[in-house]
Amino acid sequence: MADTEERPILTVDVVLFTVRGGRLQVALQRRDRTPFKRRLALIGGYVHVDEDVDTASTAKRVLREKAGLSGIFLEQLMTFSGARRDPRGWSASVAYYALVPETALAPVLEQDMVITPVEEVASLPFDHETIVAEGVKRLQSKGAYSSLPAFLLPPEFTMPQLREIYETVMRTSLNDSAFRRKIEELQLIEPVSGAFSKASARPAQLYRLRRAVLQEFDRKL
Amino acid sequence: MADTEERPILTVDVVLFTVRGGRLQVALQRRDRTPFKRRLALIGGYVHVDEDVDTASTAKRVLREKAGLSGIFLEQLMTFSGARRDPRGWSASVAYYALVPETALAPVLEQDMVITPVEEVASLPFDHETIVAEGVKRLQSKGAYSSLPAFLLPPEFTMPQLREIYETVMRTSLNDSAFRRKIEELQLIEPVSGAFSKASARPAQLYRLRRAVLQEFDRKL
DNA sequence: CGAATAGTGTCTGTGAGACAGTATTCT
DNA sequence: AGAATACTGTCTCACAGACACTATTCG
Repeated sequence: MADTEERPILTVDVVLFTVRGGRLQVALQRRDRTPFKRRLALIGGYVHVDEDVDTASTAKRVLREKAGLSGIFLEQLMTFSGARRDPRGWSASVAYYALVPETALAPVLEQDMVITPVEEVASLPFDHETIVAEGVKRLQSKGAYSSLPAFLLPPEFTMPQLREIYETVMRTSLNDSAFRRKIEELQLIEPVSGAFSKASARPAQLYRLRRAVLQEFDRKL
Repeated sequence: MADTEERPILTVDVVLFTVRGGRLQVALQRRDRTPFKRRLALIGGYVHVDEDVDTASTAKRVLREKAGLSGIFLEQLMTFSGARRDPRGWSASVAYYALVPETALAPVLEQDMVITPVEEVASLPFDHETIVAEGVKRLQSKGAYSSLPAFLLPPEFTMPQLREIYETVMRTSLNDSAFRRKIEELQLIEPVSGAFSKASARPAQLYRLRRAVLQEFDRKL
């Protein structure tokens, strides 16, 4: 092969999800460099071979440096690649998705970051719209069979809040008593003894996840 | 950044699955080049930016050139990356998995290719054992909720064959009448009129997939 | 007290597993 | 006829949805 054939560009992009006002939303950021400078796009960046041990590290670094976030749920989505997706040349982007509770996102919201409902995401550069769409698909299909949606909530939450976040992610309404029954049987959460939320008419028991990692189950919620 | 920092290496590796003798097996190939020359490893290769439009094309090309296979089921698994996984330097490998019926694999089996039961895969170079393990995990979890296992069968197959392939992939035994009922309700397959397999005591109706693409469902088989 | 939301108890229908029983072919 | 495998019918149990009912707080 000719020496003129360069290696492809390798980047990482993160679809950062949150739920606000009962709607699933994505964080977008104005690009600070060319190409597509000043356009809204996914949070992302180049892999730095000298400081990132793998692409997950790149994703964490980018979330920290560009969004001021750390310690949030992060998982690989898939890789998007091609000769045409980036004007700079043949490129591959390893996409990740991250979940953050609105309460944790609000303090770090800077002027260059925008939170948009997933249905309203439009005119993103590269193939970022495809990446968002795939992220939403993954979130929905995995959400029904795992504790994934719980990572969109603060560490302590009520049953109705948990049900609502599942409803938002899965785009359905869930039967309340059946939901409680299933959550109970799965032993996903534990009550925080003596802690109640007074956000609504009747105080609600606060719960927390029993395990901080993603739990998958074989029944649908 | 110093000019000495090169771009990462980008490769594609394919976990090629088949079922033979009631066991899930993986195709491995002796490497024809350094590093790990002559060692058994996954079928893979560099992304060729001048001829591959994306990494899926790379996977198809590699399957064609190195295994003589085309037109088989292929799907992206995930990307494995890191500074240490390849002695040549920081690298990322976009892994795919492919499914091929034993009948289609047999004719192209060359001397440098080996079919090994997944439980016996050992001492592979790079992180190829991890990749195989992830492929198996994906096959199992996706197999229970989709027509995926059917792509391990030839185009025409009997009900018992279909059940057996699901049992092999899912590592369980399935209730025969319940399986037929569910398959019937899902309208996944259609009988080939007048075609029967005479491989067993009583001839069995031959079926084919109604759609050539992967179907996902929300019930477990 | 009534509104609002949290939480519980019970009925019913659906669907899956179990398994008996029938069908078809071969030796 | 009997073995072997394909295929069907039916019973029962578990689970999920529906929904009525109770509990707790606030205005």
